[in-house]
Amino acid sequence: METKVVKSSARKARGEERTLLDRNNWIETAMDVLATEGIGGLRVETLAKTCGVTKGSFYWHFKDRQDLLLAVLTYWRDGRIRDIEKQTTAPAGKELEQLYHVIEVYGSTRNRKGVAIEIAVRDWARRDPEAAAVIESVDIYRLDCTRKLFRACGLSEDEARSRSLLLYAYVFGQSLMFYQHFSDNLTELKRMIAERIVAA
Amino acid sequence: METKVVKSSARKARGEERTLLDRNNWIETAMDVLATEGIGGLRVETLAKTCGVTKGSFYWHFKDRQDLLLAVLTYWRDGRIRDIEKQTTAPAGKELEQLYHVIEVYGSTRNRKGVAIEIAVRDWARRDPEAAAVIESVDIYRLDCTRKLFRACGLSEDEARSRSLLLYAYVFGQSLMFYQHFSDNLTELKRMIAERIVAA
DNA sequence: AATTGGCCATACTGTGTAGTATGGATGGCA
DNA sequence: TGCCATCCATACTACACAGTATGGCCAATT
Repeated sequence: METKVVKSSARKARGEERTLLDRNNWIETAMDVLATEGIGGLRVETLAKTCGVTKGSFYWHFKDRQDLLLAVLTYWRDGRIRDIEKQTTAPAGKELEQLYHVIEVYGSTRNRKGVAIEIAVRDWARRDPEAAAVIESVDIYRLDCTRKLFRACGLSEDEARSRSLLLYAYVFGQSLMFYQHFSDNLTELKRMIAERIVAA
Repeated sequence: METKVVKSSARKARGEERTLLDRNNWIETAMDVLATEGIGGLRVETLAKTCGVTKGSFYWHFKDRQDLLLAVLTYWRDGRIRDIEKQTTAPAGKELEQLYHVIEVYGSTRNRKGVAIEIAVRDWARRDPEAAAVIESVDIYRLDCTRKLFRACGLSEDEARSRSLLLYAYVFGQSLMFYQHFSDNLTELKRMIAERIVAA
């Protein structure tokens, strides 16, 4: 999976290296742009500039802009599935702590990029049925994983489902709001909320 | 607040009426576009076409595009403040029902436009500090209104604050997710969630 | 009837962007 | 060494859009 490195005569004179790109390189750069600029900022030429090449390269790897967007979408989906799998697997008896962990992961500031992408992707899906379908599959998977955790904690099927939906709706909605000055002790606030969501 | 009606010779021939627009007409049309297309779809020329005029009219009423956007923002804020005021005022003893009502209003499908605008405005605010400031003022106001309701229900200050944040984060996050096929009885699910948020 | 001010149309410039066509550079391989 | 496939640059077209300049239409006023 290593990227080939090559030198053109012009760049060689300046001592620069020119990395040959594949679809994956493009997609990963696109993910960064998606996080900071949203789907609207994902432009072919600007992305090429970010990659250090021109769009001649882009149209070699992708049929058109839509081709990139769909690739970004499935890349995102695959990464999410893997991450959800990881975040919602708990040894027997540790399911409760795992649920707290899930809330904490999304609420934390160290996951800003991931949260930004979540929002960007959903904004995108409001006007693209293909994106909506992908997101639905991810959300259903997500909800089902935490549902199982709640079940393992002893909750009924309906309770587990409702808590699961509440959990994710909260973490996403919380990242959507501007409440920095609502309380001088937000940490304690969030702790109470998490408890309300997972505790019996 | 009535809009003047005028006839040009060309339109008169076709029997069409030409309504003279003011800033408010532009802003209200812009709100519709914002709900369906998001901030990115709010273009001067397309908006003018929707209004049935050309952009010559637009630049009479607005300095530039940013002028419109800020006007849309304050229009939205004022409307929100009025609506929040209305939705969170309850006669003594009815505070609990009022809280259920707030959740139901945002979760319902009949409020799709309002919810769409909420999301669009927040997507906008991620890249515009002015928008972020306005939204923060609205959110703080919102959170404080429901906080008072929770207080009236007998909750402690911290509890009231955490429930308040949980409530709004849930309703916004819920509108962000795609969970239509997570359960065959979503109504019951939402009822349980609402209970979890407001009940003691 | 003539003038004025409010509202809008038309025509223009400049920029950013998607997509295409084509050729050039590079490295592997016969 | 020469050829070929891969990967990218350059140069173009076409279009959407922001913003400006200017003139025209209409209503009200005098």
